[in-house]
Amino acid sequence: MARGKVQLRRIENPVHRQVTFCKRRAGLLKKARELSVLCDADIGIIIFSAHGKLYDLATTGTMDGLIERYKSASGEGVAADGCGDQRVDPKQEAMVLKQEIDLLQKGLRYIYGNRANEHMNVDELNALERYLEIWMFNIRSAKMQIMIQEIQALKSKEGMLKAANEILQEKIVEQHGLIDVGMTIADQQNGHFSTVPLLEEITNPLTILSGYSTCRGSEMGYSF
Amino acid sequence: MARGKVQLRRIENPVHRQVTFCKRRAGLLKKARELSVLCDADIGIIIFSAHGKLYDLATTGTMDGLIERYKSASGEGVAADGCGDQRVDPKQEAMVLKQEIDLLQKGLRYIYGNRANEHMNVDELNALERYLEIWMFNIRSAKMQIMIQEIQALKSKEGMLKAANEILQEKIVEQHGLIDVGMTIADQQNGHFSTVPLLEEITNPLTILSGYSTCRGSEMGYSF
DNA sequence: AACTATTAATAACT
DNA sequence: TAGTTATTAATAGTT
Repeated sequence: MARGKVQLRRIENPVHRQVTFCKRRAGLLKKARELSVLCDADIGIIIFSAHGKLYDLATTGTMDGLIERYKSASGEGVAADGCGDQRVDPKQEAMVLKQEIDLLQKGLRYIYGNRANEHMNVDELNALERYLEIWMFNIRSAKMQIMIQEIQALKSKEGMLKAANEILQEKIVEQHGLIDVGMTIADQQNGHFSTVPLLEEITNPLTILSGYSTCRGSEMGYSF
Repeated sequence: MARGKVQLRRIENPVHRQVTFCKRRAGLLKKARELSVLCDADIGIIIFSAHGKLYDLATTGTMDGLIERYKSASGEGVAADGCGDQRVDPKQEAMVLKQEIDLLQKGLRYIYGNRANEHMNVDELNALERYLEIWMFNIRSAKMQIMIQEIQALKSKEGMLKAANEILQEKIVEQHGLIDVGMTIADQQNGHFSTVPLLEEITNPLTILSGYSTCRGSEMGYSF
């Protein structure tokens, strides 16, 4: 493609060969990424240099995920023997599942890719994504901490007041004998709010979602 | 490379996309073969079309052979760093991932009423995005509501206890004159927790972010 | 599928 | 090792 037609045979000069390897390898990976984006394809490339060094690319998820997908895809066409195959390697299954998640998210990722893609390369986009993840995580954690603090402060205050209550009551009983207004009020409250779940039960489960959302939260008012 | 610069984004026109996929796929494989011959490299390529059809190339031996080689080569790199690696039970990981997929798929089914989500165009994806926003919004709101309820229940309880406290104190003063243990305890608490922000102040501001997070919330513990 | 006008890749050179 | 340039190769839009 330049200054002389290239012969399709091994380049004998080691220096030339090395330089060409670097350049064409970069070109190949670039082409693969382009094909992936342009045509919505998932591509994995494995390259071993003449000296055995590994270079790879996976445009979706991980190379392992693509390999699993490859095995199941190429296996189906050939394997008619797999009828009795009940064992499922959990590690392998995890790969497949990861791949599925990648696919589910791909559609969403695409939306965000449109704008940013034009001015940012893959590494930059990945870095940005990381930053946004961490940013969001920190802010949500901070918010959560504040609320947990408030709840615990209130619980603590409640405990103190109850203690104070008991002390006062003891004083009264000690001095007179039969008045217990405080306990009556407190018990009414306990019964009324027993339907509120424990905090521990709601802190974690929703994590799984932590997927995507736009930056247009402002349109919705708030989206805690 | 021809009649107009190409934009690095998914080709919307399905016909164009398909044609480009065929052409560029052929080009990519050709480039790979050339690199392999010119520079004595071993290359494996796996391509999944948007519809899931597999295309592959192995310039040396079989793809399985290259995959094995890849696993041992990439495995070595990991093994060195895997010393401090905390064991992750793949079976457990698979369960977590499965849960994540279930939730994602459940949401999709919930939104699209069991309709196949095979080929979604931009409009559909946008709609899905909106729904996901609302979906997350609802879940987070629900979570928020539960916490708000608990906080308000505790505040209410606090009010009740304070009232009870006062009543008890009045009783004591009424009956004896100078004992005020209850107020002392309550005031200590008020001073101590005055740094906790009001709930109203933290409900809204963080909304704007509602940005990204990975599905690997499990790695981060939780991501409220 | 075949044809070009163009762009993209890159071999040789610096 | 990285940048420049003359050429070839790839391919987008068209027929």
